[in-house]
Amino acid sequence: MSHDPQMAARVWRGLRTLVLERYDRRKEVTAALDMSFIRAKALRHLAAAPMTMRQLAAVLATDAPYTTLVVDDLVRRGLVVRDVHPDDRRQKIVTATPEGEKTAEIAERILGEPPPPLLDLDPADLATLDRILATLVK
Amino acid sequence: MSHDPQMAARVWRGLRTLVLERYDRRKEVTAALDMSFIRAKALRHLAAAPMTMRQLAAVLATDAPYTTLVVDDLVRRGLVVRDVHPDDRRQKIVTATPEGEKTAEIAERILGEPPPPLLDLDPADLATLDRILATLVK
DNA sequence: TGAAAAGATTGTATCCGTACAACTAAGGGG
DNA sequence: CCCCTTAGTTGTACGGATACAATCTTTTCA
Repeated sequence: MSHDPQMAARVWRGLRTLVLERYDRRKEVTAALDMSFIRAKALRHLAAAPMTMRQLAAVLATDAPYTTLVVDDLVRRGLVVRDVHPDDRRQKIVTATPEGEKTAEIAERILGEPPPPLLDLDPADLATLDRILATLVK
Repeated sequence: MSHDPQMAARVWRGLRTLVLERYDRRKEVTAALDMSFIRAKALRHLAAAPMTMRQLAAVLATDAPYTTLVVDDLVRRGLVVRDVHPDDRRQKIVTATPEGEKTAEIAERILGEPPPPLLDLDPADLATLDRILATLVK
């Protein structure tokens, strides 16, 4: 069976509409945490796993100098701490504090809350979506 | 049958990963059009349908003054024109020029290109996705 | 007709983010 | 040991975006 390129395009458009237009919670997060979205993103990643500055810069897709500013701000807020890497004194390991973990969780809850139509979806369809998505994001 | 909230959350996370992390083409668009993403977004909407400044501001989720700057820039590039509304001389109708339509189409092609895993998807699953998405974005 | 409201523009201030240059400290290899 | 590389920081400059005040024209309506 061959593909219907129009169908693939329509599906992609639907996915983008859902995520980017209908249920984009960025502003909610910045309002709830009172920080820019990139700071919240940094905090979420750091809460998931401690990281060096270099790794964090890669995750944020920004350069090292700006990463320093972001982490400076998070440290000032008491949400993360910077420690020297035990095996390489050049590197700093950034770790979320308990307070930082709590804050990151607030962001996760806002961003991760499934939109109403997804919650109202027919359970069989939801399971199907789950299966298909597993292959798509694999 | 009752819902599995974990499944809904997992599906939502998958959707976000796909659209926001794996196949975000914003930078491609800004590079191809040599303009900020919000300008490209304005141009795409204007190419789809002429609009007043007020309507465009709403679409862009920005305020009227900044919308003026964005449209000024698009006019300067010859991609849109501003005309007085025939029924209300206070309003301006912004319309894409033929050149603007061509440029918008480039952006649409970049953003609308379905990601590889979607093109490689089993046709039956693609059709299922199409059906489910139609209910989700309805 | 005169006051109030709406649409758009101009101007200003500020923050966010990107990009670079320059520098310090530490590690690695000849 | 010296040179080169790497990690991180500091500083600067600039464009992008948000927010707000003020102004002008046009429309609406009492």
